[in-house]
Amino acid sequence: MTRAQFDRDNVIKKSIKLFWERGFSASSMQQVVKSTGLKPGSIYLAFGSKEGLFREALGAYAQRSIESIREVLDNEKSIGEGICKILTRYVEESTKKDYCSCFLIKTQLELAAEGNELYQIAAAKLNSIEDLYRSYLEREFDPDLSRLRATSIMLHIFGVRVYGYQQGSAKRMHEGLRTGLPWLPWPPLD
Amino acid sequence: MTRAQFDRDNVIKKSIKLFWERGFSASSMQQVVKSTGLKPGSIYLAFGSKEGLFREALGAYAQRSIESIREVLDNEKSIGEGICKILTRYVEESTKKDYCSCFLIKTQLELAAEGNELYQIAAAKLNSIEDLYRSYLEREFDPDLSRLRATSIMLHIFGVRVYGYQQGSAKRMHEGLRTGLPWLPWPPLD
DNA sequence: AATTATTTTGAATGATCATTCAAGATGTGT
DNA sequence: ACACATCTTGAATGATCATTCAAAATAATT
Repeated sequence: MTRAQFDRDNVIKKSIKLFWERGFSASSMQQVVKSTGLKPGSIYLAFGSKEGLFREALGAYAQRSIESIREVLDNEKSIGEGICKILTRYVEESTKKDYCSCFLIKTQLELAAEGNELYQIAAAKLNSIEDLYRSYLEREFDPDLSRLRATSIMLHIFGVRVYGYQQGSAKRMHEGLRTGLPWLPWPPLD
Repeated sequence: MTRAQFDRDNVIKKSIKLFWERGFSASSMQQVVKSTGLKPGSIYLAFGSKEGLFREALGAYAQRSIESIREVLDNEKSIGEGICKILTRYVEESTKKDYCSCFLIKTQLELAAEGNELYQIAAAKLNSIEDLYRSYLEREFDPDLSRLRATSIMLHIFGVRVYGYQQGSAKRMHEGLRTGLPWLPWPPLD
């Protein structure tokens, strides 16, 4: 180690924001240079390519997401209540002005056709999130039911991540989630 | 009218395929030229821009989708059975080798951040599809329940369109749909 | 047949793309 | 203080991008 390198965490944070918002193809390295403050040479020395930087950003996002799920599920009174909290949070996120769905989902949809490695990563991470829900559910339900319900949860999460773009959709989503996941301990809607 | 123009329908069909698979940003006009057989000048005279061509392709796709939904719902014995058939078809589509979700959803996710007009179109069309389901449901259920169930259906459609990328997901989706939409007259799973 | 209107052609344009690399700067080891 | 390893710089590179337009071709009209 020679000189204090650039703040890698911050660069990844900025890259997540850019790539998440605009996607892989529509984000230019020029924009990366601008938003991270790094010069092209530094980026390429550190990450190898645009794809390399994207991969690291995507990985960091996935880790952050998984940790955030664990954090909620570990601290709520029951798994069901934790899941309600997470889903409710996702609905609320969608009401924000700069809402942009889920980075993993967007990457999967954008890059699936090219059989891109980044698509494989996104798909694998989403799969591991389903596994996470399943393993938590197994603390309260039998394995078969847990697997089934984990799938149903994922269908609803994906649904919310897309439906969230519809204007004024929050209220309908809250109701729709209660309709499709009636076995969860939902707090009453006011 | 002077000379018989190029086959517009066929050009749109080819453009739908390209844009649907690869998205707006990752599709180049060079690829459009190659896949449609048209030269740049003809494309620009007829559609004005890449965005113009994309808009027409997206519109044609949306119309086709809506017609296909109507066709099923009009011919099945009940609305519920029609919806089951449509959802089952979406699951089966996802098992095809060149599966690429839904053109409207992909467009919405790709172009939302830029506030692009194409995003507005995609969002509006998806909204009109929900309205279509709601209006059909109102033939069999009261308005409030119809609205609620239309939302729940859309959540599941969006879910299926994303979840479909997961390997071996068809079976789980069939089960997950029955879990989340238990009020539909599902045929038994074998 | 001649004229006019429209469509097609495809090379050319300038912008922007991801990436490179020689030169300079900064830190560590001696 | 000197040498060495590493990092940063940013202009340059060649490829590819969307788009244009003058010229040629084709059809309708006179």
